[in-house]
Amino acid sequence: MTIRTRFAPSPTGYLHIGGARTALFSWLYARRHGGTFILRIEDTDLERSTAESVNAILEGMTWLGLEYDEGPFYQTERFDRYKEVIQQLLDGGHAYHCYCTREELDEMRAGQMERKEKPRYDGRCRHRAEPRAGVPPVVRFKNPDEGAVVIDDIVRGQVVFQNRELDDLIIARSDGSPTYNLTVVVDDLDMGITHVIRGEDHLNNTPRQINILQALGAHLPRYAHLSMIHGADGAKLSKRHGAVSFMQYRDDGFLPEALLNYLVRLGWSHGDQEVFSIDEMIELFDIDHVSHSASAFNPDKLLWLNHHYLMHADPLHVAHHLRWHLGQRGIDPAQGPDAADMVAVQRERCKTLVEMADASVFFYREFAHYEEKAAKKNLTTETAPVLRALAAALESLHDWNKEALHQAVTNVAETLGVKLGSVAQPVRVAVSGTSVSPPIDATLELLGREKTLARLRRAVQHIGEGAA
RNA sequence: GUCCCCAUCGUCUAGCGGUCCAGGACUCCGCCCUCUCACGGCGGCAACAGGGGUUCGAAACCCCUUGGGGACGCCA
Repeated sequence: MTIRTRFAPSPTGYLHIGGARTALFSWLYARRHGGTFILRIEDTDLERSTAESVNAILEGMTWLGLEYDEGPFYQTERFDRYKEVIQQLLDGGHAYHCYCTREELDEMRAGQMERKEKPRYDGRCRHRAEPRAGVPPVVRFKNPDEGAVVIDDIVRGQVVFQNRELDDLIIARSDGSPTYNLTVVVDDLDMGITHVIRGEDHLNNTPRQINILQALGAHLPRYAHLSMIHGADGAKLSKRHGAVSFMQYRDDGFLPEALLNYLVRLGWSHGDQEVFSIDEMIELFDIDHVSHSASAFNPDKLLWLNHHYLMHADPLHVAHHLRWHLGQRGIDPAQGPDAADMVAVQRERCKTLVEMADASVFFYREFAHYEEKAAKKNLTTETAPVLRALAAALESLHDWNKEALHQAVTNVAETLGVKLGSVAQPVRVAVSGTSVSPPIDATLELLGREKTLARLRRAVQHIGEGAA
């Protein structure tokens, strides 16, 4: 049997952490078993579904690299099929028209709540065959009243629901449109889904869906309900916890592989291993080791992983992303050091591409001001001779490379009888405008002779002006 | 309120009856390295929710309590 999994988001919001993890696990499960991964957009709620959300989901999936083999399928394009199944259930006596008004239902619920009962439809229209004037009916599924539904969940084990806890859910609205529990069942059936991997919030829907599936005489898929992901504060993950759209992570300077690695470890483990390449995830992923308990989102660990990938990924690959961020700052990456070289010198001190881009701006563009504190300490009448001496040495430097530059800086320090830091730090401030940069030899090498000399002179002049 | 799920360091987790006075990772704190910031290296703080069982033996199995979470829509 070929495994077929699906990710079925509703486009009523953006792709968030929880959704992305569900998608990842479904994708991994399919990939792990040589199966098929399907994307289905559950847009039956016309009121709340938006094209923006659909785009955000598609864009997020692409950015993460979770490619789907089939789809995207849109439920709004399958209404004819749902109507057909609803009629089939009606004909088979598994569903009936309900003429209850919203007011009636509200009243019933209020009474049940008051009696501390579970709010549920009491099935009063099961036997009320005659239509009521002016009340367009909904269609309800006739849920069995006896017995129990036993779910053999792959992550949770056996979960039992008594049928008497369930009620006759609406499968078609009064305007004839199908509802969630019906469309899911029909689609999972028609699309041949073998494994339904989804959030735990759907566990309660599962017995209802199984009952409909059984009324249809269908073969049941396997279910795997993943625990929820909470925000760093332990509360429910919501739009208030930042990252409104998953694409925010791209904008914030994260690499997709870091997100994927973080996500896979949220609720799944393989011994003590923390770092997984995509190939390793696919090779090692198994539902046996999926956690039963909810987990909290930990931004610090994501940052650590992102830094790890910045450090260890192919600089050419990271450079591709860095260029995008430099572009966001109005910089043409072609007008300056090669981005891959920049990655090589910057990556150990940057946790995000945003930090890296910010720290790299001075290589491409003249800075307007010296950082006040740094200039006050390092650009002084005492350091001016140091800067002049280095400028002189560099003007005649034959080979503009790291080794020669290091030697030149060391020589100046020795000649003047000062420590290396007494040369490097003023030079750093002179060329970068700040007190932080890659090692001075690497900085000067990448900056180039022209910019280096110009900035050393500019700094000397700056000191002169301050003294005068 | 009713039903369902869950429960190991602050967080992510290892653990599938003895090798656990509980291991790894993030964070935090020391020390070393050092031209800045970092990287790196070494070390440290920190947990089996509580109570009953089962067993020669329980973090692991069972029950209860407590505490979290989810569901209870003509939303998905």
